Amino acid sequence: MSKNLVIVESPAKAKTIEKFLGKDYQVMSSFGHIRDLAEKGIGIDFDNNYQPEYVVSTDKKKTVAELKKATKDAEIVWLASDEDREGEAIAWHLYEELKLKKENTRRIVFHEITKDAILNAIEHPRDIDIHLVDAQQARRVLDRIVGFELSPVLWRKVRPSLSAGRVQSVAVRLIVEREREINQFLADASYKVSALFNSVDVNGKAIELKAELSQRFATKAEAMVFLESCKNAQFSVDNIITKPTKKSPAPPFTTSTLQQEAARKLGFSVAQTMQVAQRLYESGNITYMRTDSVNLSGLALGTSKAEIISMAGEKYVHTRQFNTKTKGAQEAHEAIRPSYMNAHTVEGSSQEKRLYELIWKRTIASQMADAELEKTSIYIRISGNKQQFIASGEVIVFDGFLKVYMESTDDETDAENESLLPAMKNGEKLFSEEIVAQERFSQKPPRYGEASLVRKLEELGIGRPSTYAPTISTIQNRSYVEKGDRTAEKRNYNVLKLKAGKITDKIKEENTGAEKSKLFPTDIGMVVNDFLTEYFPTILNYNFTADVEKEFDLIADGEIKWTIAIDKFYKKFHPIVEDTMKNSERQVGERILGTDPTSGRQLSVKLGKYGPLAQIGTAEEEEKPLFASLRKEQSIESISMEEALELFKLPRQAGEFEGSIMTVAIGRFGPYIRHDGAFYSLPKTDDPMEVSTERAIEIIEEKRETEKNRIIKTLGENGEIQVLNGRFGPYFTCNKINYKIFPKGTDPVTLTLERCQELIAAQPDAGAKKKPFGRKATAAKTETKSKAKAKPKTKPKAKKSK
DNA sequence: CAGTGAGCGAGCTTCCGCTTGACTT
Repeated sequence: MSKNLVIVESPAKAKTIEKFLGKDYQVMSSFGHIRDLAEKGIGIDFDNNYQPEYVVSTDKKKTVAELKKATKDAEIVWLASDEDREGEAIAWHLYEELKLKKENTRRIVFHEITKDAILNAIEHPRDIDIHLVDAQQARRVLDRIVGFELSPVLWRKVRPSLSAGRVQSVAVRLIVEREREINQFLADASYKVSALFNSVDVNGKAIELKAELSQRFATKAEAMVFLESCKNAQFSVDNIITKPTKKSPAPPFTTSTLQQEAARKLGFSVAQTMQVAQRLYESGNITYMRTDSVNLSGLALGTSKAEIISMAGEKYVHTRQFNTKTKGAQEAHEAIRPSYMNAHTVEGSSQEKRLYELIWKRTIASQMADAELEKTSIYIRISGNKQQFIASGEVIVFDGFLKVYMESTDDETDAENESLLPAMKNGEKLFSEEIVAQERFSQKPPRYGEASLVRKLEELGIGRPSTYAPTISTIQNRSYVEKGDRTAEKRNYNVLKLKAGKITDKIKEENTGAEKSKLFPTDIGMVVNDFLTEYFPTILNYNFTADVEKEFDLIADGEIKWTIAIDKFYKKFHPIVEDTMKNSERQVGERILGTDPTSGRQLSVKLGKYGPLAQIGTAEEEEKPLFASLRKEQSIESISMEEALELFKLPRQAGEFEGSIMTVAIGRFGPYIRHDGAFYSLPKTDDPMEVSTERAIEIIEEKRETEKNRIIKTLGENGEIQVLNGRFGPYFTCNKINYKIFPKGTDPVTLTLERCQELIAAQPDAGAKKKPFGRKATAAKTETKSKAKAKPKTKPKAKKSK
């Protein structure tokens, strides 16, 4: 119908652009890539110079058909995908797959979605940049080769269904190495000295002043000597220095910085941030949320300025354009910013509101004036001592951008911000109220959280805005890494206090090392990592991506052919894969802890078929070895001999009941009692090592009592419908499928057979939980796949719908 | 839903980057 067909990647973008272009233009979306390497097999023809085998993805068949139809009616087709490597490839795949003709196809690009930018793009079309496309093909083929050749090595040498890849394997490596740094970390103690003084200010008014000694002491003895020397010392103001300083606002958000700030300020996971941002984008409230650029459009700069003037006044304005520092950034989009700077908030869920306000503040602040501060330091002389106490304070002279926004940091330690200091004069005498030398410890390196891992990956140039969240999900779904908490440990520290001429020496207790929602490597993660780093150090190298990116740049510049670059890589890589398959051992991560004192046999830990285990004896001995599973919190790497021996104390017998023995053990779902073929969970308050015969009987009888109350009634000729009490309230079951009872508040006793049949008819999808879809969008597929082992013949993918 | 640590073994699993969709306890 329309004379012109414009194809962009995102449907939301298509909608906006259509408004700018008017009736002669129809704008459609490709929904990202339309085709990819064949999923079956490796999809690369090695005998034919690495010829890729491209297939239209099953979920894109419909899109492609619709696009094809639309091109038939169009006089000119405008390929308007993003101006980066992937975008260029999308344009080329469209050109190929839609069988477009050169004479009526135009390639256009724009970096911001404004009318001017788009009209300008239409006036300056170009051809598809085939070198840039080739760089993308090289990237794609390399990733496929690495992923599809390494993963099978893991299946053979470690465990089936595992995976490895250029991005995910390095992400896991970062976490494994950080964990080891933490395990090997030895805290360094030193003594920090602080004092509280009495004095008078310039007006003679009594004041108190807190100050800290310029130097820390390495030992208690040195701290003691210092305090002794203070007993009879005189204190006086030696010097007062006032220095103006400045703070500048942070640049507007990219995907990675948005994920970090949303994690710190709002407690969002990276997946959650992306979901909420997607909704804001679709409702037209913010610009595109997958970007590596800190650029703002001229329009955004102008409207920000107007907004700041009306809000705070002209002197708060400082229009800035930031430069992207990120390695390998492609900058196809703007920074993440509000679509309309005058909208301080939006309609929507509370999550959407909070994330939007964060984006609004960050964007506005980036266009505001620097904050001006005044930093004052009062240096205090100690008679007979060359050390000095320093009292420092900071005053905001002009708030500037701080009026709306301050970026957070990962370590909360600098939270103690000093404020205004009293005005004093040089030479003024001070009297010490108390001087305290407190033992302080150096901090362990922090574990990565999801967002800080993303920041590290970005710093290394690994991964892209569209893959940060999925990568974090993948390494958790493969069980290489787990998100978890660590409770604080108690630690003693020494406090020496000089007060009223006397020194006291006390031990105090503090909590340390508490962590929430951090990433911990699992045993399998460590074994896989160690194996890969040993046999494939090149791929696991933190610079691998940066190195191949240089190659891709050469391809994009037309300096080398992509197939030659891939050939160079493959000729080196493939033989190592073959060699490793043939010559490496099965990887179990075995660690020998020592000798079991009771049997004298070897005590070791390793990865078994069902997870990490401890073992007494070896397979070679005549007597069979004893086995015990490690607890959830324990790891092969860090378990001690004592802890391992403790594991063999279960299962234990807790006496007899009704002629059968009761056995106490710990299973996958926690501690339980087994009796006469049935299982009874142990409440959290009971220690499995301590449970007595009487207590065990009590637990069994309690469970039987609730079982009895479980069945409310049975209906139907053969009792095929059972109304039951469940964890979430009453429900009923029919042919092993559970059904809800509604309306809410229905008394389950009143249910009739007819009513149940009505309810069954009203819930046709009640059995749908067996389908391979979970709660999380991208995580779900892989998550259910691993569980699919339990159920034979579950086909998660609907292939070949043709 | 909970014992295992291996046997003869079918056939399966997997990558990274673009984009959105419509699954419930």
